Amino acid sequence: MGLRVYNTLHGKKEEFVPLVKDKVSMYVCGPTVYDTSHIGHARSVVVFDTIFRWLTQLGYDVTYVRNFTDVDDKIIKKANETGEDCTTITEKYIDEFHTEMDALNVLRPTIEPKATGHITHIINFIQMLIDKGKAYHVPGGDVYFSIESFKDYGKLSGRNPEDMKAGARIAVDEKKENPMDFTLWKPAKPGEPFWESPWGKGRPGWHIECSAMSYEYLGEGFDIHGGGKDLIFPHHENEIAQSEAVFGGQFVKYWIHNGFVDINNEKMSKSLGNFTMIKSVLEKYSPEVIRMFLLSNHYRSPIDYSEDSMREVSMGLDRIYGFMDRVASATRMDGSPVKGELWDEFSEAMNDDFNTAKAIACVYDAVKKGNKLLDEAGQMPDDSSQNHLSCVLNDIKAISNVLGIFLIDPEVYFKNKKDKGMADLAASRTAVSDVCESAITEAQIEDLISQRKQARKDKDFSRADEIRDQLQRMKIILEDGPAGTTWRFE
RNA sequence: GGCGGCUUGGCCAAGUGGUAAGGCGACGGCCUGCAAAGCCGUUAUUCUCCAGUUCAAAUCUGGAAGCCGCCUCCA
Repeated sequence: MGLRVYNTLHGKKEEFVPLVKDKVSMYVCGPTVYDTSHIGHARSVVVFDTIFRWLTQLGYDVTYVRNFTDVDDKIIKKANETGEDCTTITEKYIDEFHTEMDALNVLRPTIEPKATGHITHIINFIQMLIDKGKAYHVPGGDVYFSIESFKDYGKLSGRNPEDMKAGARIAVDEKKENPMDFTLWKPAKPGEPFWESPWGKGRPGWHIECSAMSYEYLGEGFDIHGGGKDLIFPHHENEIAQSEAVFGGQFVKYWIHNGFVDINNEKMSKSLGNFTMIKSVLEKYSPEVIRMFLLSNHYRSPIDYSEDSMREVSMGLDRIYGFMDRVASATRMDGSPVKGELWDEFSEAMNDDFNTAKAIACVYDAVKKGNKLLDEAGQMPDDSSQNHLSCVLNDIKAISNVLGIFLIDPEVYFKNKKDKGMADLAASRTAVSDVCESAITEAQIEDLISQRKQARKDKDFSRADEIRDQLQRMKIILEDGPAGTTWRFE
């Protein structure tokens, strides 16, 4: 069964057949770089990164373009507020975006074009629209796209201009022939950044950059265009209008849109003051927990960010790493290159419209079965069990390269977790009255563990339990296994 | 007002007309000095409600209720 993709254009899942055999061209709308990125940006980026990885895994030669919108009213507003110039602002947020996305294991796209680097292409594109009678220039320097010149306007979002006119929520602009016409080029006010153009000094409107840059890198038509659901209208609708009005053919074959991240079941909004930034989430949770959280629901469904859901994901990740660790120490064999049952199930889930939620469930299922096998086999799994287990481990490693999680060596993963726990403990020391209990080193923990070991040997269980309780108050959990006692943070 | 989406066990959640994945939680058991971890078992005769199509529907059709998103910058 091949890849099937939900196409917003037709509202249903379709078999994925790229325009050019073995190649995929994909364009995703990136951020407007005027502020810190929030968890919703992270979702979109992680989702399309995973799609990019899966397409690559399927053997396609993928050209992945993700832009930065670095000329925009909001950037200019910020510049006026802070006194910095626009370039300083956009560069700062592009750097920040890269740092955060790198932390989340997001691969860099093939090309990351910036609007300001393509002003000539944008101007040429607008000129083509004017030449074809699809756009018009008005006194004052504005250039608008003419909705009425494009019969298919509304086909992506399923609305027609007549209905929208009746809605009357659009502020009427006297210069426009039709209130629904949108800006391609706008004149610069004094002090604003500008570029020379046939229509005077000005800057591009928002939608045109994507048409111009996707044409530049991917051609007149390409396979996949993605972004958040909110971009369907007007942004993507307008892109279709611009590109198809100029070239006549189909602009994009498959439109893919991701759902939102809610915060405690509420939409992120400025009025609610619940904008949750990636950097603050990264302070609390490991990058893999965040990434796994973002992939734990289907990409089109809304996903709710809350302490509870993050805790659940965190526990699940521990469980999977715990299993990987267990298998690594119980098997001697190098993983065979042969893909196993887990990989097949995983592939099927990914091929079904990138169903990462189901894909992760497949991993859990394999972990459960593998743990059972390990329990039954005891210390010495036989060859057949070892074979099976190393195959599962191998599949998980292959999956890790697609999902961008489970990438760390299990020992390092748990070591990191301990370090984080120790750091948190140290940080909370000042806030806790019981200074002695909080100020503990790893050596002291080890010492307490050996004291407890002796107490247990002496059958002094009340002393042993006392030690365990003491550590537990510091969120340190002891686990007695066949190879001795290990500890971890809760 | 226009357009679109969602409603599955205590909670989160997948579900492609063929008889309800997975996770968390809870309870019982194995293991343990007792725990923890891991494992096993139990936890939806039923998928918001009503009607219809079908041999067969959570899945298709029509209707109702509730929730949400977009239509203005928005991932």
